[in-house]
Amino acid sequence: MISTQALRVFVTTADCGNIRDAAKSLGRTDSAVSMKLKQLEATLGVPLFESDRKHSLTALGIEVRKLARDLLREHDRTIERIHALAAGREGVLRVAAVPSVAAQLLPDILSAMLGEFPGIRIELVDTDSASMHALVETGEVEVGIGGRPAANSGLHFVALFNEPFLLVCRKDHPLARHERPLTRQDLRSHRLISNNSTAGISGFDADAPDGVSALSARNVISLLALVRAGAGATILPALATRSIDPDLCAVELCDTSALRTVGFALQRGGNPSPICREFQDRLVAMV
Amino acid sequence: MISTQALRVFVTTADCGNIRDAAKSLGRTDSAVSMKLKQLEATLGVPLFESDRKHSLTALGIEVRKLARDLLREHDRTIERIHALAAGREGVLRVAAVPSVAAQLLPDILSAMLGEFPGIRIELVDTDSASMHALVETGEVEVGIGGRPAANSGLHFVALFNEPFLLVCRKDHPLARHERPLTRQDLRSHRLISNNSTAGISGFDADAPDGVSALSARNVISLLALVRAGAGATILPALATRSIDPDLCAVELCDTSALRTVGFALQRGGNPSPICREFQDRLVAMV
DNA sequence: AGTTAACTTCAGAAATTCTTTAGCACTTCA
DNA sequence: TGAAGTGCTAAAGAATTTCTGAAGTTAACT
Repeated sequence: MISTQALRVFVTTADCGNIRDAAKSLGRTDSAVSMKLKQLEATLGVPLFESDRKHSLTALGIEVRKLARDLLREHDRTIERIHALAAGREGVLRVAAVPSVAAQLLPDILSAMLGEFPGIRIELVDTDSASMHALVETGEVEVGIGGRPAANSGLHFVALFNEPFLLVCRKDHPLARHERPLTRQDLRSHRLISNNSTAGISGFDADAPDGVSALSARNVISLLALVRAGAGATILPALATRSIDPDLCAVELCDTSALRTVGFALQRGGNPSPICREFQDRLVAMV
Repeated sequence: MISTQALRVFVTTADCGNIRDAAKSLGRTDSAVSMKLKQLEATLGVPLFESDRKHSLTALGIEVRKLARDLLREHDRTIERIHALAAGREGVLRVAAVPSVAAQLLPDILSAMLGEFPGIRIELVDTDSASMHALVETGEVEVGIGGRPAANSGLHFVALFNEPFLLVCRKDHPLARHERPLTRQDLRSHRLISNNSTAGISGFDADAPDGVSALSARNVISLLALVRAGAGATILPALATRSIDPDLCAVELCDTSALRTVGFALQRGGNPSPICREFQDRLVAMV
C-alpha cells in the first residue's frame, strides 16, 4: 500500500534534488528517506529516479510527482480545514431566533464572531418560538433562541433571562401616563391587539368571549402600525419595545405572571459544534 | 497528526453506523477501530459521534465526514492512477519518427496499444532524423525513430533494421526498366532531385559542383509531385517507396553504402517509462 | 434481575518506521 | 595518487505505532 507520507518523502526528495536536504526538511535521517524511496519504487516495480543520485526523475517519476504533489496539497488543505472546523474557526452556524432577540441581541454577537473568525458562515432565521422549536428538532438549525419548549419535546433548554411584557400604546393613549404599573383591571376597558407573543399570557386576551381578540396581528411591523393608527394598544416583550418609534411608548405591567423566559434550545443530548458552543458562550456572557 | 487511514476508519464507521460492521469491512478488530476513533477525536478535541453507539454524528462529525469522504475518494483515485502509470496502463507516449516509419510502421503498433490500454495517450511527431534527435535530447519526446545520431550526442541508439535506398522515377523514365541494380555510373547523366534522406549518402549529390543539387525538395509529397511531373528522379529509403503512386516505380541501387540504419533513440541512461518500454518491445517484435 | 449487543480498556504481540553504524562509490582537491 | 568529502545504501536493533485477544463497562431489551 502506498502511504501518504511515502508520497510526501518522494515529492520532497524530487523537490530538493538530493536525499540529504530532503531528510533535513522532513526531520528524518538520510537512511529513513532512502528506505522509503526504495520501498516506494519496489511497490511500483519501476524506478522513479534516474540514478542513485536523486537529482533527476524518470519519465514516470515526473508524472507521479505531479499527481502526488496535487494530492498532498489537497490532503494538507483538508486536514487543515478539519482542524479549523474542530476549533470553531470555520463552519456554518445556523441559528433561529424570535424577532426581538434576532434584532436586538444577535447583531453584535454575530458580527463580532464574523470579524474574529473570517472562515465561518452564519445563517439566521427569525420566527416565532414554536417554529423555532420545530427547526431545532428537525436539525434545520443547530440552536434556537426564544421561549421555553414544552417539557415533552426532544429539546434541551437553557434559560438566559426573564423578560417582562410591556403595554405598547400611543403617547396620547389614556394609559400612556399611568403612574403605577398597570393591573388587568386598568386594561379592561381598552382594546388590545393580540399577537404571537401574548398567546402565552393567561388573561390578557380575556376581553373577547372566546379568548380571541377582535384584532390581532402576527407581524411586529404591522402590529405597531395598527397601534400607531390608533386601533388600540398591544403587549410585547420588553426587548421588542426597544426600538418602537417616538409616537409610541411602553408602559409597565404589574402582573408578575406576565414574564417570558428566553433561552436557547438545542437537540437533547446533541453535541453542539465548536462554533455553536462559541456562540452560546458569548450569548451567556452578554446576559 | 491525522492520518489518511484514521479518516478512512472514521468514514467507514460513519457509513456503517456501528463499529462492528466497520471493523469487518476494514479487516480489523473492533478494538482497533474503537481506538483509532478515540484517538482521532482526541486530536480534534471534540467528539465526532453523539454517543458511544456510533450511529449518529455530531454537527462537526457531519462536516468532517463530507471533507474526509472527498479526500479519500481523491486519494484512492490518485493512488490507482499512479499504479496505472507504473504498469503502463496509463500515461502519455511521445514519439518522434521519420515520415516513412510514422506512416508505414507505427499505425498498426500505436492503434493496437490504444486498443489494449484505453487509458493511454499518444503524441506522434514526424520529422527528419536530425530534428528527431533534438526532440529526444531536449525531452520533448521520449523516444524517436529514425537514423543513427552522431556518436558524440547524448543519445542511446538501438538499431532496428537496415534499409536500402531506392531510386524513384516515373515508369517511362529511361532507368525504370534497368536490368541490374543501378550503379553511380548509370545515374550520372540523369537529373536527381535531392531531399532530406539523401543528405547522408555520399556521392549521390555529386552532379552539382558544390554538392548541392540543382533541384531539391524537403517534403515527400512535393518531392514525388516533382518526380511525377518529369522533373527528374530521386532517391528514397525503401520504406518510403511503399506507397508511391502507380505512375512511379522504385529501382534497386547496387551501392552497398546506400543503406540507412533505422532504430530508436532514447536519452542516454534515460529510464524509459513503462508505456515507452512497451512500445519499444512491440517495435522490436515487429521487425 | 438476567441477557444480549455494542463499545471500551488494557496488556502484550506484531508490524512499521526510524536511527545508528558501517560501508561503498564517486568527486574533489592537494 | 591518495586523502577527505559527498551522497547514497545496507543491516541491526531501538522506538513508535498499530493491532489483537481477553476482560470489562454500558445501555437496551426481556
